[in-house]
Amino acid sequence: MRGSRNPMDGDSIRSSFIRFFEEREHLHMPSASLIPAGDPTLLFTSAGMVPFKPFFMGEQTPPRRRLTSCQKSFRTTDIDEVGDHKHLTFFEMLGNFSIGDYFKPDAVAFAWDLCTGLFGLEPERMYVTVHLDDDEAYDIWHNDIGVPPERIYRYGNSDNWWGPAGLEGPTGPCSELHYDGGAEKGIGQHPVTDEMMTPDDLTAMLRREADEGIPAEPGGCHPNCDCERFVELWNLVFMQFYQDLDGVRTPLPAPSVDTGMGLERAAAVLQGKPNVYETDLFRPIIDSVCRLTGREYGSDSETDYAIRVVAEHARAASVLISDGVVPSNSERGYVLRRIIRRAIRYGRQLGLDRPFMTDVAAAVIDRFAAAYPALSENRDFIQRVVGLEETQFLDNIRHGMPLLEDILHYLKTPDANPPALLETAGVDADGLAAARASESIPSAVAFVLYDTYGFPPELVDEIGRREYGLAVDMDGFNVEMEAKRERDRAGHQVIGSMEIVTAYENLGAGHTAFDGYYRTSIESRILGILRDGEAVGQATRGQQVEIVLAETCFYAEGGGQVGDRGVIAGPNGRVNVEDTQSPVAGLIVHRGVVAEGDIALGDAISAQVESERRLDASRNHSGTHLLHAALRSILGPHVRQAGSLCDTGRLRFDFNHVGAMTPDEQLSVQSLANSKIRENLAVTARETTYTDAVRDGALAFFGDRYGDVVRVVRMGSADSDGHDHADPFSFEVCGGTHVHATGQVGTLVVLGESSIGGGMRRIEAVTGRAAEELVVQQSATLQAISQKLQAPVQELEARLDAYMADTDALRRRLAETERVGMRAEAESLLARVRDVEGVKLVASVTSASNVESMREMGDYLKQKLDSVVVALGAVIEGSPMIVTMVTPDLVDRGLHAGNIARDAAKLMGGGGGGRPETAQAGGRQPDRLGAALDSVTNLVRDGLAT
RNA sequence: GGGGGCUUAGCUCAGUGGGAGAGCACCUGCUUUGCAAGCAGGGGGUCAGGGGUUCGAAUCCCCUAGCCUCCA
Repeated sequence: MRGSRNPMDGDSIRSSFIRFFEEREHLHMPSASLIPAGDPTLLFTSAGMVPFKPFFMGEQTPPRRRLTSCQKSFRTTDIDEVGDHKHLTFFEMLGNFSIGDYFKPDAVAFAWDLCTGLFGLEPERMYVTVHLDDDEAYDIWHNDIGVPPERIYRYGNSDNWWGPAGLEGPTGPCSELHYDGGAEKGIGQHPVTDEMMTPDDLTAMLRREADEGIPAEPGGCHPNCDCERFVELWNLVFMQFYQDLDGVRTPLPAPSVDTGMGLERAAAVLQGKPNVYETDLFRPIIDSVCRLTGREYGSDSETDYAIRVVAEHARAASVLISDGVVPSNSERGYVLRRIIRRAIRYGRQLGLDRPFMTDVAAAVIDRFAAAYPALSENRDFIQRVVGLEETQFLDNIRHGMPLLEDILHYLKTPDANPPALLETAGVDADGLAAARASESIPSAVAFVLYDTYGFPPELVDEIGRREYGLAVDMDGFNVEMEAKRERDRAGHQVIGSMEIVTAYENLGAGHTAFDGYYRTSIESRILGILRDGEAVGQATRGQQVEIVLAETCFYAEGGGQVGDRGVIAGPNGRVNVEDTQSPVAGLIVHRGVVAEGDIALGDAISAQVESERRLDASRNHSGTHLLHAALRSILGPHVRQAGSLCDTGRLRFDFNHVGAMTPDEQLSVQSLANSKIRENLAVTARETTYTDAVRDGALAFFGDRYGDVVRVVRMGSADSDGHDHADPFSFEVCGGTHVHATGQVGTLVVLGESSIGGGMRRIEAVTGRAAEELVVQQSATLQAISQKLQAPVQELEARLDAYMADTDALRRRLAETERVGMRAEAESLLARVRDVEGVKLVASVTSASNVESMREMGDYLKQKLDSVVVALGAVIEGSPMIVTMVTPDLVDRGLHAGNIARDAAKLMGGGGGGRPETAQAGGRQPDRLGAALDSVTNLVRDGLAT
């Protein structure tokens, strides 16, 4: 092998692959973000063809029919497998694509030339697979390329058929290239023999499986075998059919090719390494983990496994963060959180009990900065996010630790108090006994710790074993976990309302042309009228209608911007439009009431948007773009729009961010936005293709589905002739209406910033008229306060402080006076001590204004009299209240303050209770307070008797 | 989107239907000039918000919000 003398490093494999295809007229497309743009159904970009899906689906025109790329990819399916030699979450996928251009012969030839020529792999080590029925591909490999039959294998649908992705779409057979690492790698890993099966034998076996359902059980080795001999290097997908919803396949007029080669695997093969972790793509990261832990890679399998987990997850996490993912409790952010935490867990296993992920992330950034500049651009942010997540996880563990310690302690020493968590986990006495008998920690406990506190079961096990000799029942844990999955799945339900959509479709109006970006009035014709969801020919005064026009200048609610209001005037009547919506893509519906006369299908009308209101919304919409750009500039490029509202009054902007914004950051954002407003930047819009827009650097809001043609809005990049310059302040894909220059926004005032869930923040602001109104209102409030406090605005704060200090002093003095009064009253009560069978009793109505005072009087009496029963009453805010006290010596003689209070209160229509020494009671009949207190004498007598 | 948990002093958190607490931090004084100093005193609370049950709710019930966590 030529590569073995001077093996290619990962970077040159990447670049030479791209160059190879560029030389063959392919256009090099830069890697798209790991966050798929415009495809809300997909969590991550998981393969090279994902960004090109609209091209393959025929929804968009590709910039060229031959494309090549090295695509960052992320797959969540085998996170828990990562750590072995094979699985990765993040990987780079090299690929060449033909969109209706060349097909099998060229694709095969390219792949062969690249492997055996550019990569210098020995042809004898290359094995080829094709689909059972794909004789075309077989013949090309055999006749044109010259691969001998003994190295061409056929496989069925599970191995060599692709697609469709989803319910319908392009689909077709695949052909794969496998690299033979040598027979010795597979020794002892086969059911019967380590010898290769012949292609004919395997084909016959797979045919029987496909036709007769007899499971294929290969006894020997073959390219798709589970042993470690073969590496699947390259997958060529031949999209030659279109499969519809019923599963019927029709040949595509222009078949396409999609191929994918994992960069990491290619590097392992070309560098002669046993697995991807030994390649130069991983080695620097592995080395950094070793430096941190003081361990050596290759010393023992358990250590190696942990090192690989840390390295892989740190790499994946860094790239995810550089693409704008931030840890959170759901979706992408949750996947990121999981891999960071999994890495920390394995780091712990390597003896790292202090934060270390930022250091590993640094190694990742250093290694990949050249290929992915976004990594070094976001270096600080990546490290900060990883560091924060690490501290948060350590916090969780710190919180869970005492809970776990209590349980472990209780399992070992049964006479301790049972921890509450046991009950939460639903562990009964039997379960407890079983756990103690088997020296194990009940799986329900581990589950609750994990489910509620994020405390990993592996850690419970580790601590349990080390400190108490107790292990976690992992099987039981997995059962609990599976049960939870079932429960959560049951909670899922999707409701769709198709009837509404069809009502609009039945209108037959199809598509409404929108011409409202630069005008607010238009002449058009009524194409459809809906009343209560039914198409009608006309409508009369007072009726609620929905109107479809041939062409409109009314903006339909979308992109966070509210729909327009206005008037549609026809020859015989007028409609007040209250809202404009787009219930079906491309169709604009005006909702409102016929205000005068009547309207009918076909009427020629003039439509007029309420322009002041439209302008308010436009100001807010432009305001969100300014905010978005300012936020990215101040907080970092990870800021990504998650939703927005551009109403007429205020605007709202939701975005990803770690933690709350500081007041300083809020001010900086506001100040930057306002300086751009004062610069009066030109706001220009033009139409382009989605791909071009994104390639030029326009921000696109994930979650929106963009069509073939999109509109991009720039602020601050066009000169007076309308030519675009580099580096606009703001550049977004957006269909909303905007002001013509930022100065029209007026002023932007940030109202506040708040959380809307993990990793998501919301900022609210006002612009233009609303901002002015806010200032007017606030200064009016200030003036009013200033009048009331009799002080100029500048001195308000000092004046208020003085008032508060005064109030404070007065309150204290009042309390003190009251206390003195109460003391005096208490003293007078000393003269009214009665004797009930040798027990001193004070029972009296007082003038106390709160229960507190009565307690203080009681305390005083207890202190003075040593041994006494006190029952004090007062009417507080209309309700009779009683406080009772019994000194400890009398409690010993059977008296109970709580019982006395309760029984006495019955006489005034209430109840009460408390502790033996102190209690209180209340009632509903103030006039019975005296009687209640009188009854205490008898209650004491009864209490002493029993 | 669904499940579980939490929200009490500036911070970390106890709190069992009947007097809102501890440690740290803060302030004052004393003591001492050294490693988390010590002693004494003090200030600081919408017990997340709202509703309900009750004579009485931080505590029980319901709703809302925020945060943590697991799952999708």
